[in-house]
Amino acid sequence: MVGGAIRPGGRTARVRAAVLQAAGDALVEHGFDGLDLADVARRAEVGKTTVYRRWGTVAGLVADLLTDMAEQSLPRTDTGSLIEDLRANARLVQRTLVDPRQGALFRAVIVAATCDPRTAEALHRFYAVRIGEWAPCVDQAVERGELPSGTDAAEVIRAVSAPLYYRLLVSGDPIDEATADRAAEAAVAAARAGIYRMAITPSNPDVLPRT
Amino acid sequence: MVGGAIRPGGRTARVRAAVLQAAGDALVEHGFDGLDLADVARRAEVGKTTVYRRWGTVAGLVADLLTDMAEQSLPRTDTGSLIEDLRANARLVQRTLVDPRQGALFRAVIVAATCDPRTAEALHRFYAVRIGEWAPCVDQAVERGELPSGTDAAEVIRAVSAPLYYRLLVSGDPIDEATADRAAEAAVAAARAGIYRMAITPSNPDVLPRT
DNA sequence: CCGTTAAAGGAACTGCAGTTCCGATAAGCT
DNA sequence: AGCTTATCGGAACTGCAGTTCCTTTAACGG
Repeated sequence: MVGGAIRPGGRTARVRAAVLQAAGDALVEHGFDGLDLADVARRAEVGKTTVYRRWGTVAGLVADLLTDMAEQSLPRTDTGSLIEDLRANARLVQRTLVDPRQGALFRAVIVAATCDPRTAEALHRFYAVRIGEWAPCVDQAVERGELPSGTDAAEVIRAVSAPLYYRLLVSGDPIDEATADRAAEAAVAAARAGIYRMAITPSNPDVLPRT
Repeated sequence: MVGGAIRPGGRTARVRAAVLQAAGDALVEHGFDGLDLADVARRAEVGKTTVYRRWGTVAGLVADLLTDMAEQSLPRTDTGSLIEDLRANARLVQRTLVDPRQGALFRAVIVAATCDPRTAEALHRFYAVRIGEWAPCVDQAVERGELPSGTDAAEVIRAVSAPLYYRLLVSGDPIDEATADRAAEAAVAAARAGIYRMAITPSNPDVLPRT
């Protein structure tokens, strides 16, 4: 028996790359709601049947685009100072959201996630990975004694990003560098005050009680 | 010459109310992307021509729904304690976002805003009003000496909501009461630390310099 | 009350996103 | 190189969201 195996080789990969590139371009230009798969196919110089067959819906295409974006995320900084690291993270997020192409892409991806469960799943994994990548700088700060023990590292990282995404999606206020710096400083101030300490559980016996 | 005036009376108002109610129901059931204006018309027992004529697009309808929602916002609490007030605010937002109907509505409205400039305008006004409504409790805390002078009240209120919306739209983490309380406590801790003090400007001569 | 006309309603029409069908191309194996 | 078949591509088709056109209803002014 010959064949029967999947074929990730040359053509298939080339088509996927071209389509994802074209999908990004189209998303930036028309937004999530104005996305036409036939238009994406035309840009990618690919048959529209192919796009419909492999990705099916706009949300499905965006979900794949997201897994592609996840693979090329930047490494975190490690300056040895909590505030420096968090400021670097905040400014990275700020620059990403303000960038015309990247910002539009993130908006589109977040919108797509609210319309399709599988895209939502991909989005949440994406952010779980990113948060997990930056969490160590908080843990190191705890070890250095800069923060109270038991501080929830992921929660601190989330606190840095939250004000920026809030402005992008909800309030519409400008997202400048000062906003980013304030977000980082606020997260440090709250963490120092012990706001992000986790509850004492059997699996975390080393956590000290709150004052 | 008789007539020529607009007619906001009986029928028109009744149609608007029925359509907005139906639009809310449909949004909760199918989400923003799955919204069909003909379906809304059927639910409202109104001709679909009417819906298309008066609102035109899904985004336009959502924008009108938003101005309707803005008129029935709850008044803020005033306990005389900053942390109490902010916790009340955070829990109000938390309950709203977790509520199946309200949560879905807010998600849909935010999504619609990313697709249409006029809806975005309406959304930003909506939040500007809400933030302005809660800002006084921060100003009062400044007057009582609980917070440094020059603290940006709106920024503190935004800081309370941001982590909740971040979870709703971006990370997908659960939004429980503990999250709400933490958001309020973090905002207070950062404000106490002077993170939200505004820059000194000619229009704000009373602001003290940062330490 | 009654006339005027703003606004609603019904039904047929249209354009285009999404589907179906089948022939063409090239990846992978021997 | 040659065979098999996964995958791609073109073109015609279909369903339905959104439009058009004209008729009917009921606010508002006198």
